[in-house]
Amino acid sequence: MLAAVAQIDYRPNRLARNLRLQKSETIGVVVPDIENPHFSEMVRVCEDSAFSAGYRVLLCNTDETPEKQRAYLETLADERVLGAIVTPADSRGVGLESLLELGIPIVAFDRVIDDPRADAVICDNVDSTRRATEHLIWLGHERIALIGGRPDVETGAERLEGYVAAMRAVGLTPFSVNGGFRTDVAEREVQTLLAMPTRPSALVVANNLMTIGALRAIKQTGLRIPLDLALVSIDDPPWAELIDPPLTVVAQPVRRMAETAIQLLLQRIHGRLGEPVRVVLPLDLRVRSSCGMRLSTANQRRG
Amino acid sequence: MLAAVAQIDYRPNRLARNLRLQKSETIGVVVPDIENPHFSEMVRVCEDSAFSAGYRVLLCNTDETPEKQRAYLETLADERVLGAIVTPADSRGVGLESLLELGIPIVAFDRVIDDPRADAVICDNVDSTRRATEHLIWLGHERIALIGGRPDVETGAERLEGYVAAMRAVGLTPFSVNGGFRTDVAEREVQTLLAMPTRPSALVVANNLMTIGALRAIKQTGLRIPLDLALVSIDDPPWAELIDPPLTVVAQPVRRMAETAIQLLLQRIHGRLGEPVRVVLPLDLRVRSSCGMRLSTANQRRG
DNA sequence: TAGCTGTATGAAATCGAATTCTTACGAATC
DNA sequence: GATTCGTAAGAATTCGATTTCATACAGCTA
Repeated sequence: MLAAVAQIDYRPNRLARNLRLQKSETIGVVVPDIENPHFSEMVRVCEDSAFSAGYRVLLCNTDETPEKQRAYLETLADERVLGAIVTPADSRGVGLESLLELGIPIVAFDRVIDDPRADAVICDNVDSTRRATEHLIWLGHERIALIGGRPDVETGAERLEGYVAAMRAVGLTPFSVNGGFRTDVAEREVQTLLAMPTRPSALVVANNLMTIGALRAIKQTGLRIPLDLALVSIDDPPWAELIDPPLTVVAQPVRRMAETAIQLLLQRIHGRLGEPVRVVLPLDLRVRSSCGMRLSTANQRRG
Repeated sequence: MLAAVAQIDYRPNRLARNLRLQKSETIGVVVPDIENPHFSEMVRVCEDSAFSAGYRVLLCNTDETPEKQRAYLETLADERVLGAIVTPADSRGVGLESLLELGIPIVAFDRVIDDPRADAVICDNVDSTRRATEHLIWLGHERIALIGGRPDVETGAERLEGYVAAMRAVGLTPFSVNGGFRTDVAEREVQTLLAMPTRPSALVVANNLMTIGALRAIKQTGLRIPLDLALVSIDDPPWAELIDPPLTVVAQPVRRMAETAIQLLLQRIHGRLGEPVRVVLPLDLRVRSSCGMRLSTANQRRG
């Protein structure tokens, strides 16, 4: 009998199976922007583990808009996915209920979700900009500006917070602009910033997309890094060490974060795991050359 | 009646619908590597159009392996997707039959498929390296090496062909290595290449991933671009103009290619369109600074 | 009013695998 | 030999939207 089945290479109809079981062996991956290397790496890792586990990946790109997020989350609920990994586009987590109500497990990535039922894998965003800023302060900089992300999403708010904390801690006045986590916006903001009479001597840029924008703007002004302007970027894309000078960055362990997230999800799907967990992974300051040497001792603030 | 439906916010069970209709409103996107900016941009465009059309995207990453490709294509067939856009990992298009037999439309992206039923959107790969090589020849280079892709896939073979053609056309001896379209392989190959007694004076690198590898290797040797070594890359990732010197590249119109592909697919799904089409889009040589000035007239080959 | 067309409403069949329910038969026990 | 237990094979039900089929009723004409 089984032999006969094998011979006529019978393929069970997955659509019928899905209906009967009220589930599809699919996991949803919801990200703001798949073109951002941060997320394409994350998606890559998820896809790999999902494939190994015999599942498929439904890719959901929210463009950072709550509407698209809601639409996608409802779709995932309709499709009865086994679970979802989501980087929420808004702080409230619009649309998450649709999944939660059906008992579909969710793992938050990068940004936490305001729901006790969801797991989360994040890194210490406050610490990221704090360390970047402290590094610049240690090098002797005082006019340090932050090119921040959207302050209405957690990552943006926390990175702002870390920067402000580091500045205040040594009595410096924080000055930040909102680059919206976008290349084009950051480019414009940095243009105006560098045109100011007392332009900053150092920039902390809150993600890799905005770093591209900042570098473009800097290139236009003719300022040299690190001679005229120091720069620290959050995120360590592949090209960060190839450009001249190689960028000093605070790297997030994206691969480990993604691996953790997908493993958590798979375990939840299989019913293991009890209380929801929140995993916080450590950041890594990688000093390369975009901040130059320590400024003269006269300007130094602390040793 | 409709009002009542609206009130109790009834959501039809999509799984039942799928079974009855023997289709799921999903399109498959099959790429070798979502981390490659070339493909993440492509996927982004597909996702966008699919979402607008009310469809979902099933992401399939083949890692350039025919086995994974076959597995994914069979999965797509099982899921009864409406259509698929695929960049085949092998020249034969392993697994494509599963979809074709079911009458599911396929659009080939980047590389053509050996089946008269599939549409294709490509650019002239032979021309890409030919133009890159001709540019270097025009600048006076003679020892030009190609860091090629996998010669067993179409893109790789054609880019090799274009390079060889350009070299032969002016009586130069082609010399190419196989970088496998991968960063790490290209890095190793370029390391050994530059350690050779008569190292090349110029490099044509067949995609952006290998360019990263090449740049790393070059950086290690301490050679300066373009003074000691000229470089032209196929592909124009966002960072190409940010590095120092900004890279001279032959850009593929990825966005337009992807838009064309997804529009073709959507039209096929809706039954419009007759004979399969093959769209070939033009390339764009973007001269920046990684090839330097024209060498002295003594070395020039033609004006 | 009988006969016809057309819409409308409700009942029934369909999609195909998974699951539950029946029935049957063999083995074991008394 | 009769009863019981266990397994097994087979039939029937389920999932829920879609589609088909059948019946019914209203409106119209002869």
